Parts: sequence; structure tokens; C-alpha cells
Amino acid sequence: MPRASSSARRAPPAPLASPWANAPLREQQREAKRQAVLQAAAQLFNERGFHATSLDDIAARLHVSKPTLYYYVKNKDEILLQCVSQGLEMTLQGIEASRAAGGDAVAQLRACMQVYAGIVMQPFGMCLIRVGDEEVPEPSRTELRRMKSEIDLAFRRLVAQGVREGSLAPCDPKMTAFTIAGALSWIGRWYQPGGDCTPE
Amino acid sequence: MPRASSSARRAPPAPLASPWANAPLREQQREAKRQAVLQAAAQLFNERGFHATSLDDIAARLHVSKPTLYYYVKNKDEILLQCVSQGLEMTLQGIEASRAAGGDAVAQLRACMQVYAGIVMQPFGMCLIRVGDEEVPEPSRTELRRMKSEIDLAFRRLVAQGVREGSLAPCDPKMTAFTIAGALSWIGRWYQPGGDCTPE
DNA sequence: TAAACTGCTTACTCACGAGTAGAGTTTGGG
DNA sequence: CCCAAACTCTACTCGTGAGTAAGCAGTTTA
Repeated sequence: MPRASSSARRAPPAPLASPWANAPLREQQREAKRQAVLQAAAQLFNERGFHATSLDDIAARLHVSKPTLYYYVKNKDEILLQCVSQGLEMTLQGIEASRAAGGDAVAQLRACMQVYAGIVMQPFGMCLIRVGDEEVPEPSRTELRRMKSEIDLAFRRLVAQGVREGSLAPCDPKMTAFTIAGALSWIGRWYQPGGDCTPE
Repeated sequence: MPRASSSARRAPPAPLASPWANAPLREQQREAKRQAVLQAAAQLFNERGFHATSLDDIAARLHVSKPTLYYYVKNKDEILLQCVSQGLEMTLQGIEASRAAGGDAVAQLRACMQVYAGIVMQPFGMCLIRVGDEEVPEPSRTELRRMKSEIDLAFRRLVAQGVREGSLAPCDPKMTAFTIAGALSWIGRWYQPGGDCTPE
């Protein structure tokens, strides 16, 4: 990020209407464009796969040229990384919220499932499912896997808790959590906007 | 297996041994090698993804050179197509066998699930799951999708039948079948030889 | 023995896609 | 009006990977 040198300052003469007043606005627009790049990329990755999507494809969808993309992101790998990270982040937050909402284990589990289902239908979440983590280069891969297993762990804990409460039939939490995650993730495989909707 | 050229042969002067006697044997060895190519390719596709796997990678794993591959297959797309086709074929046959084995709907369904689970842990079956069908070029893609939906249909029918028999709780067969397929397919995502096993 | 074929090799071509250089255009502050 | 930064473009480089050409060694047939 080469910019950001021009952030906070006050103009000596003018009382109102500080110059640089729109500097934060600039920054904000820049971020919006950056997000647009990620969004477009995520969609294309989902449609064609990561390797089958060229940067020209992404640029074309946004009606800009390839080098423009490099003004907003470092490289192709970083685009994928960001997409997946955001999907993961959303999921983690959603789960956190579901748990914070309280209720018994089954209610929490249900809420988490709803959240998860909703996310895998959105571009970033779908990225999470459809592109394997083989694709992201090593430094970040481990981090990503860590976050994924965190999600898995949350599900397992809820299942185990449900079993303890007696509201869930006794079962192996590990396998059950996998099964749930599998069934939910599978949605991201066939869902295409237009047709069904969110309800479980 | 690059060698093996010096394996089976018959002496010319022998009384039996029509010429061309080993022609079918030749054919058979050739087919074995072809299968080896597909097998190696499937494994690599599963490890790294289709586009991330080069023909040189496949060749290297077999200790041969790239052009040798072209002696056995037409091109890269055909390799993928064959892998997926074989996975699909195996599944279809397995389901057929399960249904033919008789029993009530639940028993049949259980058998089918067992078959499916077994298949997605093998290279070809895993291909089916891990590489999206976006990757295979258009003429064949439709055919592949047809076979996939045939499998899905088989599951749906069994679920519906189970509901009718009263042995399954009433539910939407379509959604239930999707859920089952999802949960089972997910296995192919995390399963790596070594650790757990087949039992459900 | 020579011809013919099978199986495989080395040494290419050629296209496409990631990433870069450097210049042109727009925008807002002085 | 002018300047500098913000932004975007055209025109490249360069590596990699799919697919091909042509020929070489061993085996089979005549």
C-alpha cells in the first residue's frame, strides 16, 4: 500500500472545509474497487475453477485491463487468499454470533447450520468449498487450514454438547460434524442463484 | 512400468503357438499401461487439481516421458474424461448391484451408501468429487452430468420408496438425497489413505 | 537376413497467461 | 492555469505447459 501518506492534517488558513476532507472518501472508494475485484474473481473461480480463470478474465468482467488489477492486489494468489479468508472470516463471525445468541445446543447448532448454509451460497463462501486448499501456496495454507478446523471444532463441540444434554442421539461427534459439514458444503456445489432459496 | 518388454514370449519352433497367439496378450498389456496412466493421473488430479497437474508430472510419476503418454491417450482432457467416466461407471454398477441384491428400501439405500462411500475414497471416484465438471469440455460434460443425475435419481427413488414403506421419516426425497450425497461426497475431501477405514 | 512394427525417446513448436515497464489521462489542490 | 498525485492504459517479457516431429532400439514376421 504505497498510498496512505496523506491522511491526518489540518489546514492552517481555512476554518471550515479542510482540504483533504475527501481523502478518507478516496480511500473508501479504493477499498470498494478492491472488493469489486475480489468479488468478480470469486465468481469466476466458482464458475471455472482457480487455474482456469485468467486475470484477463477477471479484468474483462470488470471492464478494465489486467494491469489495473495489479493496482489493487498484489498477485493472483493473493486474490484467492483474500477471497477464502473473507469467506472464512464471515463463517467464524456467524458461528460466534449464533453461539452468543444462546439457547440450548440444538438451537445453537441449528443456527450455525443456517449461517453456514447461507455462506456457501455466496461467492466467497463458495470459494471456500469449491477451490481446494492445495491451490493456495504454503505460507497461508496452514493458516487457512487452522481456521477451517476451528469451524469444524465448533460444530463438534455443539454436537457433543447436544449429546450430553440428551437432545441429540448419542453418536461420534467427529463423524457427525463431518457429515453435517459435508451435507451443507455440498450445497455450494449445485446451488446456482435462481431456483431455491435459503430455508433449510 | 517402462520395462516389461521382456516378459512373455513363445518359441517359434514349438508345435502349438500359432503366430499372433500373443497378439491379444499385447493388447492386454497395452490396456494395463493405459490404466496405469489413468490411475496415476487421477491421483495427481486429486492431490493438486486438474489444471495444476502437468502431463510431465504424470509422466514423471510413471518414470516415462511425456510423449509416451500420447501413445496411450489422446490428450489431457481425454484423461480426465476417462477417469471421471470410470468413476461414474463403477458407481452406477455398484448401485445396480445393491438394488439387485434386494431387501427393503432402507437396506438397499444403506448398501448404495456403502458403495458410494467406498468409491469416493478411490482415485477415480475422488476425481468425480474433487474436480468440478466445469473442467471437462462441452461435448462430454453433458453426458457426465446425465450420469451424475442418474445416480442422484437412484438415491431419490430409494428415499421415496423408504418413506412409502414407512421405514423412513417423511421428508422431501430430493433434499434428502442431496444431503446424503453431500455427506458422502465430503468424505472424498478429507480422506487420505491411512487413518480411518470403510465402515460407516 | 531384411523389412515392418511396437514402444519409447530427445528435441522441438507454439500459445497462453502471469507479471512489468512506462507512458497517457484524469482529478483536485494551490 | 499548473502541478502532482491517483488511476488506467498499451505494449511488452518470460516461463511453463500442451501437443508434435522425427528418429532410435528391440522384437516380430517373412
